[in-house]
Amino acid sequence: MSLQFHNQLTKKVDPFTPQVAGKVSLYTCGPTVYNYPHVGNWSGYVYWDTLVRILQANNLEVTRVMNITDVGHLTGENEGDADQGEDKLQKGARREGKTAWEVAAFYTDDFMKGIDRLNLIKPTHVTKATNYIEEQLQLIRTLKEKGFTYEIDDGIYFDTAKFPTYANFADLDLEAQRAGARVEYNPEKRNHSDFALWKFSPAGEARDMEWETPSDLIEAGEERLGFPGWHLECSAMAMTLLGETLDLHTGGIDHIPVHHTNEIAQSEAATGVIFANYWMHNNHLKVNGTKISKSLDNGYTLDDLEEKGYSPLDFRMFVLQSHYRSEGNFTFENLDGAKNRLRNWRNIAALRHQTHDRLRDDDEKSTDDESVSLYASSQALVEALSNDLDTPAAYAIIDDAFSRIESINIEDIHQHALTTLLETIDSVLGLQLLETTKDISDDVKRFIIERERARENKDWHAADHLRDQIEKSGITVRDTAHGSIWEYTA
RNA sequence: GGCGCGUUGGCGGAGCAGUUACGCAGCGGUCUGCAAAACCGCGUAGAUGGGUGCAACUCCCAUACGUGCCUCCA
Repeated sequence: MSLQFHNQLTKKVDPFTPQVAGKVSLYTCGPTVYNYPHVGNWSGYVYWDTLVRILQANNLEVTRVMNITDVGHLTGENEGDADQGEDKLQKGARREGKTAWEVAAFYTDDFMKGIDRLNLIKPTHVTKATNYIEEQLQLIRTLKEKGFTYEIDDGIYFDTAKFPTYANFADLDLEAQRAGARVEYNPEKRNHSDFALWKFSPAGEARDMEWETPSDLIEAGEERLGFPGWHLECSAMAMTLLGETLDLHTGGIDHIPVHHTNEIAQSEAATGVIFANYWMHNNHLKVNGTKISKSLDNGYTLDDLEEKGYSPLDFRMFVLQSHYRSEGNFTFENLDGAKNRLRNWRNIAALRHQTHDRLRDDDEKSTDDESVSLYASSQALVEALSNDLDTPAAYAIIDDAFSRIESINIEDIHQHALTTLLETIDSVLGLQLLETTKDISDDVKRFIIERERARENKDWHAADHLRDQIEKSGITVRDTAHGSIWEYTA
């Protein structure tokens, strides 16, 4: 089996080869911690978690860094957006009557809880931008020494004209952009696409987060407080922890033209080597067919979903139903479909509890057709995901395997093959099929056996009474030609 | 205003130039103590108009609608 991924550098699906055999360095752009993440934010993290899982399933040791943007960045100086001209964290702090530090700490904590709720594997390093200010300043220093920077009134900027391949990553038409721009840009900037590496604190504005600008970075005689530009932190933290060249860098599709383009420019200008060999981007999730935006109030959070009766795993099931590069659409009707599909999968997973004395565990039977095909499904699942994270194909493989299990006699299911398949699904898709399908209590099992006995005696009254008892435990029994099977009641 | 992208059955969602994707929901039948499940079957999918091809949902062009970026954004 071989891994291949769509790479923004080449704009096509390429075979994936890490720099060092058996190891992968991975950087994922993390959240700005000024608010609760919404379903669109989380969908990206679900995809990248699945990426980590499939890398690991291919026996690769993954070292992953995810940043926490816990420092405010001034957004553009222009009109058109209510958030314009104000630092999100400072704004959040004012809204909540706290300091920016407290706001960042609160939402960082919430984000980390969300990672657990969605069963996302914790990155090797979760790094806060404010813990890497020195590294960011050092990167500016390197860029200044190499002549890529200039200072204007409000900050230190990167001169994109000095990085000739700037437009390549996103296929930018810089001339057209400038000509078609609807908003004015800072006229002091040398080029429209130049971006701030370091911003000076505006005079008279009280900020919770600011640092002294080292004197060697600014013109002689100045003394200015400032804070890092947004793009800088990712480059500084990625290279500090993973080295100058990463294997893989992931993020949202919106990052291609600005954030990632700028990361590449500043990193490669500083080091002279390629910053990341593969770049993967998740498409955005819409809600009810439109963009998620504050004004529409459609950015549902995990709490919103739980209040409506959907678990984070229902949502995870929903996300992976569509390919990471296609645009998803979130509606509660769609979430219902995913929830039902997951419920059905769990009922298959529960079969392993009710078959152990009847299952074909003996070696001589482990090579029969059904068990072999289940082992093949485990293999096919990993191969589908290795092919550019093809989660829809993976789901189809699982459905196919499960419908075969449903259609054969329970005695003919090979327990080890089924358990192996479930373990594989859990390890690569993180759906916790095993964990969420615990065995039932001995009491309920006894009721089921008594009920089977009553049925043999055609004592339908007793049988129906026992079924009521069983249903009180959230279990439904159904009778097949080969005995009773229990399921979790929907 | 400039530059992109998308449009598949009730709802999601894939692949593919010619044989069932898959799921959720629905309908009919078989089976069955009841119930449920399972199994079998059903519903004239491919925005619209052209073009290329022996053949197009699949390639090309146009139109409509939707949507995104150009400003912070997963």
